[in-house]
Amino acid sequence: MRGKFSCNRFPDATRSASNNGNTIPLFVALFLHIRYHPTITMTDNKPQQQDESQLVAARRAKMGRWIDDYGVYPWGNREDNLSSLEDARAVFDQSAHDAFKENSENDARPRVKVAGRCVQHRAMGKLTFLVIRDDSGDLQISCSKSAMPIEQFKVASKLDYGDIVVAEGAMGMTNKGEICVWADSFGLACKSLAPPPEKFHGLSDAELRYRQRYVDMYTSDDTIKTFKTRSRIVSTIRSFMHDEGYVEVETPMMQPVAGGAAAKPFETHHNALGIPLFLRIAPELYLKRLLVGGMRKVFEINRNFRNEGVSRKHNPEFTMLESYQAFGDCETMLELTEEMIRSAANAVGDASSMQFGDHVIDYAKPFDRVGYGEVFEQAVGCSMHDEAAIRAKAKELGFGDADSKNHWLLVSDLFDGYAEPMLNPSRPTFVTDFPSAISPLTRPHENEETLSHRWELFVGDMEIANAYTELNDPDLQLQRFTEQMQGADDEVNAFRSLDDDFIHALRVGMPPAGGLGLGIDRLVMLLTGMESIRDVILFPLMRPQEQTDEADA
RNA sequence: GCCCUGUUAGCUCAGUUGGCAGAGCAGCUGACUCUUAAUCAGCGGGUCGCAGGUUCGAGUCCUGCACAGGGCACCA
Repeated sequence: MRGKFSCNRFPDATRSASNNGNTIPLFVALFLHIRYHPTITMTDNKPQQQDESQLVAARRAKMGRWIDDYGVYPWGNREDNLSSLEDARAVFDQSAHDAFKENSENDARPRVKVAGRCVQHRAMGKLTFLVIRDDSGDLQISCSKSAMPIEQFKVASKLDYGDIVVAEGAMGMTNKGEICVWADSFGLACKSLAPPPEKFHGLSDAELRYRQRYVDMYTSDDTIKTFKTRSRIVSTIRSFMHDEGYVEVETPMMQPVAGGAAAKPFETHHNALGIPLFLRIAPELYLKRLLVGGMRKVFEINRNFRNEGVSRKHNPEFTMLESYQAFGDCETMLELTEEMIRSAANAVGDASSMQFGDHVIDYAKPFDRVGYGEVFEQAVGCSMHDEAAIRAKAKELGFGDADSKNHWLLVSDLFDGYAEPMLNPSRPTFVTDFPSAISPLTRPHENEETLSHRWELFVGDMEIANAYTELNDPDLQLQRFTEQMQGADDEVNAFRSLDDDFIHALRVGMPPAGGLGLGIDRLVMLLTGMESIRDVILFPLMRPQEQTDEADA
């Protein structure tokens, strides 16, 4: 099979016939040919092609020459039996290489066929070295003029950065000890017409990296690594949940009532039904209905949408794991969470020491635990139950609404502003026993109704997870929702309406349960050492760029 | 929404007190059979983010706008 792919001008007839039932007629070939020479065909036509960057024009011109002079088809074809660059490197055989060095008649070196994008290119007359890259790594391709057809060598020696190639040959080594493919067959698989970034620094402009992630991915090797790690984390969590007996489900992302959290939703509209819909801010109320229906353990890993600003820790769409276990409680979910994070950390590194910013975080040791009220008192200097002291403190700290705002909302503000930052970022910490007043979906303590069976997990200055013993008393739940709606200001309230059907479901009867929400993006940040959420989301939200050629009416 | 910083060649970046727009990489032409960000010789490449203003003169100073990064606010 060696040397099978190649320099054919166009795909052969059988191949294209199998694709679409047509062979490629001459006029199509001519059409393609014309398109390859915009600078020639449009010389006297000023428009777009003329001001196309010289670099793009140079690439088009080179492609045109290859087509004319060497019969190259610049868009490639199916290739079977390709090795990943990592696998190809692994089959290198030192003894076969040594034997070949001693006597070139004796060539037992393994052969490989590989493909990748050119990221380095060094042509030295009759010898050309280039480095190609795929998602498994880099590999040098060495091309000797004497080892392959002359047209193939000419393409190799004039190759542009960014071109995608297929090469076939023996896995060997250079005199300088670089493991490489000594190609005896070399072909273009896709011409890259866009000028690439600087080959040493790559794309360092953050905006370009996010807007043109496809360039960032092949330019900076950390990018693909990060997203492969993300994939491994998610699949580890998924199989962990499956092993624990949880059933994975998908619930609506478009909801008539956006419930389960207090965030502002995105609004959309269903044309045929003529109804407004909201993108979900949480799947919670649907997942709990499944417990009502009889599922004992469920989870969903998917997107939530919250109409808020962006920051290093926030993207308007983000991925959450939510899970519910019938006959569990918040303690059940705490144990589950700790074990799950530990196994995810171990799947991608050493759980006992994961670097995140300036911190080395140990997920192997039991996580810390501290009561909400306890942290609060340490940070603020008074009990969270002491309303007068809270109001005084809030006033002292310059809160404008210190007199009017609900006591527990003040407590929550003070906690977020002063207590949360006191938590040790390098210690995963469960903050337990949140105030009931700010936990409307949570069961209160039996003997202390101001506290609830709820915890949040903080790591690296971020809230990672949130769990409760679920409130399943329908009358109390209805009361909480009602209070919540009355308490909200007009802006927030505009999006809130009571989910009557959820209350009905609770009346049908939901078993006692523990529930958990875990931010996947933030967990991935922690486990990959990325301090911006945009670096763990493939296509983070960006404002569209202004149109340059604006035709205003 | 607010504050700070940034925006100069395809990319990475310099640009002095306001006085002719610079480098490296990439590109083009040539040399080179063991390179490693190859090297050497030569050549081309600019709406200095956009729009105004001050000035004899603006990449540089001022105002507004756009986008980005960081911070704040929002996010129970």
